[in-house]
Amino acid sequence: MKYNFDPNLPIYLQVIEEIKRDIFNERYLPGSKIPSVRELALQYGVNPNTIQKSLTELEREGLLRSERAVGRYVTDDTNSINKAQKEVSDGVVDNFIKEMKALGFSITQIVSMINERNR
Amino acid sequence: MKYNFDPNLPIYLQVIEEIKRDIFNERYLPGSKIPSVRELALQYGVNPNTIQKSLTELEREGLLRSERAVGRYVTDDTNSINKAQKEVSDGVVDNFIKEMKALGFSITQIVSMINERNR
Amino acid sequence: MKYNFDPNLPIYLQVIEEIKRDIFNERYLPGSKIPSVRELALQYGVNPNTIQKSLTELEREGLLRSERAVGRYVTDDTNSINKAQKEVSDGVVDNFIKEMKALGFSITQIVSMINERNR
Amino acid sequence: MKYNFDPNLPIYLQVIEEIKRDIFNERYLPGSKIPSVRELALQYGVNPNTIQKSLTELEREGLLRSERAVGRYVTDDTNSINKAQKEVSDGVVDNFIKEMKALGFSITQIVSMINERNR
DNA sequence: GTGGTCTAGACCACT
DNA sequence: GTGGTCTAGACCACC
Repeated sequence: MKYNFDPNLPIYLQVIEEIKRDIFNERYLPGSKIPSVRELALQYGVNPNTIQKSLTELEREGLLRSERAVGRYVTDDTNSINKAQKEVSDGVVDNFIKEMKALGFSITQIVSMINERNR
Repeated sequence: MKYNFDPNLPIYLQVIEEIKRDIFNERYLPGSKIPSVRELALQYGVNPNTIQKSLTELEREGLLRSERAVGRYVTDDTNSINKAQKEVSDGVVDNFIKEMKALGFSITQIVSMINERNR
Repeated sequence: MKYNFDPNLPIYLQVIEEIKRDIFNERYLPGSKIPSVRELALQYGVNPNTIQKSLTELEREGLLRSERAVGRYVTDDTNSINKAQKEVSDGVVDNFIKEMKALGFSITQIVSMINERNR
Repeated sequence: MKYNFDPNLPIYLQVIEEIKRDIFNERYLPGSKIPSVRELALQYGVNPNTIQKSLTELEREGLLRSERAVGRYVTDDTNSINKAQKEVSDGVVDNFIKEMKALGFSITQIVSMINERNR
């Protein structure tokens, strides 16, 4: 899996989204330890400082918790994970609908386009 | 109508999308004249050069046509308009589905979320 | 026959070239009368002033001669016509060879390209 | 090497042609780095924005590729280079033949004129 | 240092 | 007044 970052958006934000997806998708399980800053930096091909910034933000949002000199862990509060997931997906859906309406499509048309894509 | 541009994306790209929407939505009708570079610059609160760049791109995409010292017109080839609209909306839908799947949602879940939003 | 003028070049110069071609091609015969300024203006879809400017220049070059209140005539000095034709065509050829050499082609290649075009 | 631009044609177009020639002539080799926007601006005695415009166009034509904060490179796809060269030279040849025919010359005459020039 | 974007302001030819 | 071109100068993120 390669990481091609959109050069128009700050990389640290894109890393945040990536890690959130990993948590929501349970590639990182609740309560489990995530890779070190150095490892993540290698994985993403990004400066460790950038990873640092992303993780700090995720901590602030309550999805991660760090233990000094030990490592970083995904929160075991599945409730806040779900809440965060809902928040993100709601934002994505809202934004999508807004965009499609701006392009002149109705909800019905949008749904049928999505179903078509599924075939 | 105010235009709050996303500071993370080039303004000229956002103007392009805005004008495309205006064409797809038939706020600018096929074959009709669009406002001058200077007017659009005022409307969007942006430098005329920036508008120029956007319009040049739209011209290259075949959605606009310019007549020297006269003005710019929306193409009257509704076929290209529809094609362009399809291209844009397909991109938006694809991207949306990719994002939602990355967040762990199935097509069925996505559709139901959209329908909920409709109420 | 339509006249699509290159918007990047002064129209009067393009009219000059057009009329020169008509003379060299003997569509306007040596010593014959050419259409009036008004007629030419209609033919070319151009302002009479523009035609005026072109004809004055052609007079200066000795290809035309004007008789007050009568009309304009092609010179009957076929010698100067031939000389002018040679001058123009030499310029065209020189320019062409210069361009092609700048593109990395040898004379031999150029000649073969022209012969190919002839088939 | 001085650059005297034809005042009748946009500078950015002339720069495009100039750089194309440099690519076709292998003064800029496939895959190699070309001078920076600022350097080229100095070379040509032109504003960096003008160079930017030219390079953007060349990028869109697939002859150049740009890497953010690194530099611009000639494509290493020699195929596209050859295709572009053919396109340009075909245009030049076509135009030349059209002009010469308009001046009353046959292909045979044209070829002999070119061969004369070679001596 | 690099490419990329943007502003401000100017001039041109054409209508 | 219109589109088009150009300059000068600035700022940004990335390396």
